[in-house]
Amino acid sequence: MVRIPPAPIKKFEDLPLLVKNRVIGLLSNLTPEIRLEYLQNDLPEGELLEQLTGAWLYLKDISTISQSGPTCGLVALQMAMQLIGASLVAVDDILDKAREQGYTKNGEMYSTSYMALLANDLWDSSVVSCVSHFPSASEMVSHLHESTAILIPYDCDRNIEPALRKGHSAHWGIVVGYLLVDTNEKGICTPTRESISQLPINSPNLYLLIAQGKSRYYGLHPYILLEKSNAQLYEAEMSPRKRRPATPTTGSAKRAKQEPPEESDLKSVDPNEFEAYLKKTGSNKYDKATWQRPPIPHGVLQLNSVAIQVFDIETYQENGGNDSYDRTNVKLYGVNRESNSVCVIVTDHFPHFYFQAPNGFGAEHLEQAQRALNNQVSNSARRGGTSATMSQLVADNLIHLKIVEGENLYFYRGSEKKYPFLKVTGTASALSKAKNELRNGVNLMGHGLVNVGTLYEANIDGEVKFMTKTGVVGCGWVEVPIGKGKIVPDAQKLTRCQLEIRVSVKDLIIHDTEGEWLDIAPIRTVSLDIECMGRRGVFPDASEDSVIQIANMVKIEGQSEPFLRVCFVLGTCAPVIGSDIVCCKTERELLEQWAEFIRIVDPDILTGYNILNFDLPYILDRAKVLKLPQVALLGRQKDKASGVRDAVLSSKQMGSRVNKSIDIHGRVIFDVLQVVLRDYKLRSYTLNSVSYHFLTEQKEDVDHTMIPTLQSGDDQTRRRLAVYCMKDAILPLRLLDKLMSVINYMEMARVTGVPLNYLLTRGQQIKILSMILRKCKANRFFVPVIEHQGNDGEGFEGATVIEPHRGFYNEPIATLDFASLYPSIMIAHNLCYSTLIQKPDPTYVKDQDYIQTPSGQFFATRTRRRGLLPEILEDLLATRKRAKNDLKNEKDEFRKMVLNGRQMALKISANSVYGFTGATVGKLPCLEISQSVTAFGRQMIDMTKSEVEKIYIKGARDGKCPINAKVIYGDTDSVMVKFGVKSVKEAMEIGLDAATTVSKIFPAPIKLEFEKVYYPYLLINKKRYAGLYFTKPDKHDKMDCKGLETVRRDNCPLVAKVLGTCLETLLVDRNADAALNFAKKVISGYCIFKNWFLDLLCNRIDISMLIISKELTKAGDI
DNA sequence: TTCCGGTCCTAC
DNA sequence: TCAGGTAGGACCGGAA
Ligand SMILES: Nc1ccn([C@H]2C[C@H](O)[C@@H](COP(=O)(O)OP(=O)(O)OP(=O)(O)O)O2)c(=O)n1
Repeated sequence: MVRIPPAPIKKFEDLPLLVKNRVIGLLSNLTPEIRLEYLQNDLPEGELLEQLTGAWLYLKDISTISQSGPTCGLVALQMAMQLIGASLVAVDDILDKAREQGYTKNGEMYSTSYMALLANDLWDSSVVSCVSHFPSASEMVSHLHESTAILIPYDCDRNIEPALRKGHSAHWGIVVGYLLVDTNEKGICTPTRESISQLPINSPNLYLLIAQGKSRYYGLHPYILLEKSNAQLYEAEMSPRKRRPATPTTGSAKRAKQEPPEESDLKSVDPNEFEAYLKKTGSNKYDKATWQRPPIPHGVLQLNSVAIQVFDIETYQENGGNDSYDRTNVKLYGVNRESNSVCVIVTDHFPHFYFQAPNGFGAEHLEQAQRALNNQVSNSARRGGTSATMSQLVADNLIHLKIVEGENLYFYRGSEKKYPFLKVTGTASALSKAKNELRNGVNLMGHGLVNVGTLYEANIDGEVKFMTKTGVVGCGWVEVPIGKGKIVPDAQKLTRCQLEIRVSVKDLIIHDTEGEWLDIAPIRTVSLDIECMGRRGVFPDASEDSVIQIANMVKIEGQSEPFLRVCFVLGTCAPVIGSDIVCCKTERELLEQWAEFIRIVDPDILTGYNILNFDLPYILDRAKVLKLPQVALLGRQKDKASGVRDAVLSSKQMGSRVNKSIDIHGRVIFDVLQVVLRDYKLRSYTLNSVSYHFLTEQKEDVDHTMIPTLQSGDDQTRRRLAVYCMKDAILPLRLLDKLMSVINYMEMARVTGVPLNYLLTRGQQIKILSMILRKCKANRFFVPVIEHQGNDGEGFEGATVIEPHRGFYNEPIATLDFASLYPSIMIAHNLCYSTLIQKPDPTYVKDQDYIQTPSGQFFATRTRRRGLLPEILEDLLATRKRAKNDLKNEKDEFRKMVLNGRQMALKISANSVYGFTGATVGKLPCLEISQSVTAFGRQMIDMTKSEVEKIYIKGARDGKCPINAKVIYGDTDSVMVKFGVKSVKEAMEIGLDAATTVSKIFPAPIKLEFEKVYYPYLLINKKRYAGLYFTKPDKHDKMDCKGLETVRRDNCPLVAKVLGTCLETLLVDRNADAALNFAKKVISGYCIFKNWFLDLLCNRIDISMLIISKELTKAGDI
């Protein structure tokens, strides 16, 4: 039984010391008189409100300080938070404005800015629940329902001198109580006794009112509707137009009598009561038909072809039965334009690998070779111990050999001549045996064992192999034309897809991703969140703690809101408008019903927050504990249960990360946490802080300890829990939408060719490899299996960082920067595996046919042979160019951020082509290439520096250069130049000139670009600097900090904040003394930071500003 | 006290 | 089986 907290009956002085101190602390930058008055003098309005509500806080006559209104509001919010146990933060808009206008004025922080910053930081992890904005009070009132708190404009300035009031029409204030708003003749809303009594709802839960009006700085704020933390927020949000029907008063009376359930009762539901409840309330009246996908159109493959966008790919062994051999088929799971789920089974794809034909091998040896290999393979199969007959073994392990022409990808051999290779085809198991046999030697030509040396493409994933050979790309479209393929009747289907088609690879049309095939199919995404019983202080353990709720949101890609909300609840649960609530008698029923729901809804993408490592494994573990095999049948493959494995992905880019790996065949697990972890560097990755960061919306967290209480309460408390649970299920959808993750990932999948799920479960290598394999296929190259050379000593030399001339530059510093340096080097110099020359031999390469790189390697020029890597890079750079163009045309700041992430991801993929060649633990290491790239890079930055310093000497360029230009710093591909000019405009002109001039000494497409001007520029050390960033002459875009504590996440926020403020003072105000003083003051405690700093330490209110967190990558001894 | 290697995170 | 690269600063703790 949950006790709804009563409206607090407290005067300020009766508040807990903590609250009092905090409020005093927060107010301490107001003048002492004001503070005194505020604390001591009751005002008529205050009395009125006190009578009504108990506690009140009225801030009078504080207009003498700037931004007093919002300041009061924040204080009020802070108090509100304490009083109602809720966390309310309404600072975002103030904060935004503060950011817009700058935090400081004459070196001093605006009180508002300070308050907003402070509040933001202190409450970073708190709950914000700003539900809706309303243009008018009356409209807002029409949306009120129980447990709603309101922000209304409340004129707090009426008693102050008109002169003082000038510019301040109202301030924020707070009333703890419930009130109705009224609009007076001046259009100012004031709560009155009458209006209060007329409040159209009768709710004991409504007890917060915060007033806010016009401020001369921030204009008129809209009414903001807030809810306290245990309010039924979700409903208001889901269906703002609908009023909740009045709850019968008998309910609460009955509930009050009910005894709190015993601990042992927590998990079980009384079956009789449950049935009675269902009967009485008519619950569980949802319609499963609404969960289904749309029906398949008539005339499939007769009237219409079937085109699907492919989301998941899987190879599998199909037992051919007695009369046939096993085969490897490929399932392409996808969705057509009608939103049907379709599985296209490609039945005649055979995995294969190659080896170079031994010397003298000809077509006449094929039969002997094939026989010898097949013998050895089936012998080895028999040694493996099996009950199968010999003939069956032979059939199952049939190997086929074929002579094909091609060339090892590595090295240029002087011509385009192709060499004979043997292509080995067979089932996956036969192939792996064949690989072993070939390594040991096979009597291929009838005169003894032949060792064939390197195998080619023998270590490539079946899925990637299929895709690269056929040209299918991740998230690309394939089509089965009319009259081709065979529809599998329902009874014989292997999958739960609506449509299953078996087709030969030669009948499958693979569309290039262009035109109409750029579209995105109407895919279904289910976002889910579970709640578990849990015990105090113990993390839920699947072997003990039951799953009590599973909330699901179903959305179709492209639509903004979910069309289906289904929550599975253990026990009875009051209805939630707009949602299907499925009350379940037992946990078993809950889990099985949910699994069935997933099978009916048949989503293509499963999402949620940390579902990969928590929710899904928990459900599956729980199913195991309870012995519910049906629950594990979540995938589309009928006979395959979903299982959980531990998978560790370690890379230098992302460190070592232990993840679970769950196979839900045919569905992609698109965990938002994984997306955010990969794409954004944040200080905290909780759903709460991520939502706040991107959506300025927070999750409604139920205290974990509350969950069992809510669960073991009644249908109303479980309803409340369901509402929270659903909120947690919808936030991931919102995040995906806002961050455009699905779209961006699809683009990446299409460009690199890998399946969607690889982008979240694997690294950069597979993308590059996929692109290389595609180019190899087109150019008849074979990728050799490189034996992993156990740490072959040294790595290779990287880039140059020019020794910085440290100092503070109170003059414009121009920055020149090569566009995509390493990719352009590789393109310009045609660096590739296939152009690398081991040792130039005059018999096949003339001097003009190759170059020697600064690191001493030789590569054929493009006139002899175009490298594959340069082609890949051109594709990637072209895509990036489009992304950058979209970025340039975008106006919205948030979308800009997202698009920037997109172009950055493409840039990293392009740079990873170089990284791939340097990855010694990779599939295709080639340090010759990576070494040459960095060597060219080093040469180029040196040339750029000397060129700039040579050309732009005093008096050069028609006297535009006042002094000898000096390169004061540079890193890898950039130089920071001091031209000695006075204005940003001049620096830009010379910078632009230098960029075009210096570019000319480098071969295309290498291009030096003028990027920006820093003015002023503070150069602290290598990779550590700050400056005001100018891209247009008149105003700086931002303050740019590189490598400094402000951008590092391994120190506490206090350090970052103080340093940030110092730098701003230094760079924007150019006031070194003030910056220094500020720092000193912070340290000695004599500035506006003092109060909260002391407060922080003395009262231990919130130590979030002092928390240092770092990742632990190496597991030490515990 | 200085040096060095390990760790973390960042700039390219 | 999987895993893009190198350079480098700040900080810490232990050895010299
Ligand atoms: N994650 C990264 C970033 C950079 N580099 C290397 C390759 C880049 O070509 C070079 C320069 O890095 P920049 O950050 O300046 O990026 P680019 O020059 O590639 O792109 P652009 O300057 O066009 O944004 O450093 C890299 O290997 N990996």
